[in-house]
Amino acid sequence: MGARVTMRDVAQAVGMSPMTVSRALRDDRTVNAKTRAKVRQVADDLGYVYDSTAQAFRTQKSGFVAVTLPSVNNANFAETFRALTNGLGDLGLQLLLGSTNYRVEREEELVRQLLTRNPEALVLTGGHHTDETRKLIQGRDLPVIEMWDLPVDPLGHVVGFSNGDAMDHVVEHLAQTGRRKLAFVGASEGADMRGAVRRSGAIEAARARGLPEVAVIDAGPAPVSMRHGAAAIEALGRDVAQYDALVCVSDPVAFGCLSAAQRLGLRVPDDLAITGFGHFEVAKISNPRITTVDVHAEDIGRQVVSLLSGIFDNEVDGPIRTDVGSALVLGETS
Amino acid sequence: MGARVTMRDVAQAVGMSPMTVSRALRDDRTVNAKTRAKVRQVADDLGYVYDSTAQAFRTQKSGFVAVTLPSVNNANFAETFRALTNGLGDLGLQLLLGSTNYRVEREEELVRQLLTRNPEALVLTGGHHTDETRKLIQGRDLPVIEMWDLPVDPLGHVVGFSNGDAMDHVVEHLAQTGRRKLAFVGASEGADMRGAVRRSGAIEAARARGLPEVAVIDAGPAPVSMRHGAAAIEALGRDVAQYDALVCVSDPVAFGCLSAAQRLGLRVPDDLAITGFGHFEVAKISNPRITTVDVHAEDIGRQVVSLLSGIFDNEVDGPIRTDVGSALVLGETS
DNA sequence: CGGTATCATGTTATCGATAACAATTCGACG
DNA sequence: CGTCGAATTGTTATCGATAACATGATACCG
Repeated sequence: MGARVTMRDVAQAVGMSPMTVSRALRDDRTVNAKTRAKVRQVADDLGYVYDSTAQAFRTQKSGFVAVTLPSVNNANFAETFRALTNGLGDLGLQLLLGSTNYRVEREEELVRQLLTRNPEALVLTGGHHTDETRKLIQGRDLPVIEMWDLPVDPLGHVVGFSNGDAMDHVVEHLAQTGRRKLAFVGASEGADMRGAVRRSGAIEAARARGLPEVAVIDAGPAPVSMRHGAAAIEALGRDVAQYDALVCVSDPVAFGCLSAAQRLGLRVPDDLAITGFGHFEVAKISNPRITTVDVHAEDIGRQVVSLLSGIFDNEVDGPIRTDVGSALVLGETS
Repeated sequence: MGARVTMRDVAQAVGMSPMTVSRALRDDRTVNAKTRAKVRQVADDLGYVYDSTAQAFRTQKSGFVAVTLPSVNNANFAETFRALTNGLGDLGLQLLLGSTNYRVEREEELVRQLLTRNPEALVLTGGHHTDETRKLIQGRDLPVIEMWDLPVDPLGHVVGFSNGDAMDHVVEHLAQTGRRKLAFVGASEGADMRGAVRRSGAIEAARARGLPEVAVIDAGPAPVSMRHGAAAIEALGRDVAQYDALVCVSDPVAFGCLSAAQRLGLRVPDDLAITGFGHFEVAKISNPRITTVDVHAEDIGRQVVSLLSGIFDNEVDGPIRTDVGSALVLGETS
């Protein structure tokens, strides 16, 4: 019950040095096969549990990859996360996750904390950070990847897509199908950067095509989801009919809008088009299916893993910039 | 660019011993306030970053709480996770997350790995584990909490609810509203334990009330989601009309069923009742709203945190068993 | 002014695994 | 039987922070 079992104890039990035990447990072939087996056996019998902390300390390699996400309560980010976990597991690395709750100040705090764990790489979501965060990272010899965005002034490597371009595809499609009076449904100003970029992307895209100015429907502070979309449309009531199309910041918001519009007796897409963002499962299953943009969330995770793999194998020179692109997925709401 | 900055370096720069630096950075009041400030200043100037690995090694306290979840790609678990992250952050603890992908063998592997990080507590989802997992945990002086379930033979503390009872509420409600021919929609046999318990819970509940035997509609291997529910109903086609009510293993599955049923031209709830499980957002927003069971996912997380807090403050004696209960939430699909 | 309580800082040893280097054993072969 | 190279095992020092103990400085008392 008392002291924990260490390699020293195992060594004593087998009658060898701790060094041999260390080697044996790591399957070092310089150790005699029979010895290896015996060490394994004894270690098991004694209930020995390897101490990664000591290893991390001695070798100065933590085996951690630190990742920040705005939230895991978002199927999109969760998909990226899953791809990361699975892929990194195969590389013998463990994920150290932190959620920023969509706030860069929280991200800063988180990065500060994560860095004390001596991660072997840092993966951040998005390209917007506080100056302090940038300072913390720069000058440090640590691979950094920004994902889910294509920042103008990246910290290191990048695996993402252009939110602006994606929005442009959406607006292009709406314009081509004869919609003119668009409204953007998203979070309030300032809070969420990704949302803000999508909003201005939609506004720009409409201007570029000579459409009337895009109205902005505020669904509340980030993160916004189904209920916020629904509430925003309920609050508008039948006034929403003044618009041709609702361009939503995400699929959950779009689904909320769709549901509220249907309850108001509006016909979608006849009276009102609705578009989402992110290619969430709900967009594929809802009735009607929601037109959306696939941002390849899982692929982003896979690409980050393969990039990291290259970095750890010293096969990467300068900063890499991977654009996974985005694709309009036509549904029945537009 | 070379060597990293350690406390020794800071100490040298301030002209004091590393011990004083250590104390100063931890805000030990035995250190003179002016000294403390100076140390802080110099540490900042040198870009010193605290090394949690060394601390964890020396003090034998990792600052980690290890958590296993079946998946984060599930709004329910994600909510629990968020509550855990936020709460543990306030306790100065960091979450070390692993996903089991709904498989106990994967859980075993994960637990083995997580234990090497010397966590201060272990939080497992569900009450079903391999024998090896139990062996790994028992005999070890480590607080263990099983959540999301009320196991018969718990490993330690428990914060959960009874899946069987919850299902009983659903069936009771359906029986009272005149439904007799029920079908359960969930994952294939064997894969997911929680789903299996819900299935047998529904079957038992129907038997107890003298209803005809519950049919089982297989939606594929776990995890099942919207698309699996939809596909299962599409495959059945209008044969689904032989049932009064679809009892679904989760809200996403229920939403998939609902959507498919509507596309088949069935009227819900007139022709067919549908119930979900978990009180996901989609159940509240869908059209019609889905009758479901609130399992208080966020509350589970909060309760786990408060339990851990008590454990670390040595205020907990024997194993604690907390039933957070579950509540039927009536929608418009039943 | 001597002595003691209080405050502030320093010294030493240590947590467990492993890199780097050293030493030993063993077999093969001339 | 001696020698040499390969195979196998051992020794020592170390990663960075900190608990436990020791010491020095300062204030305060009668």
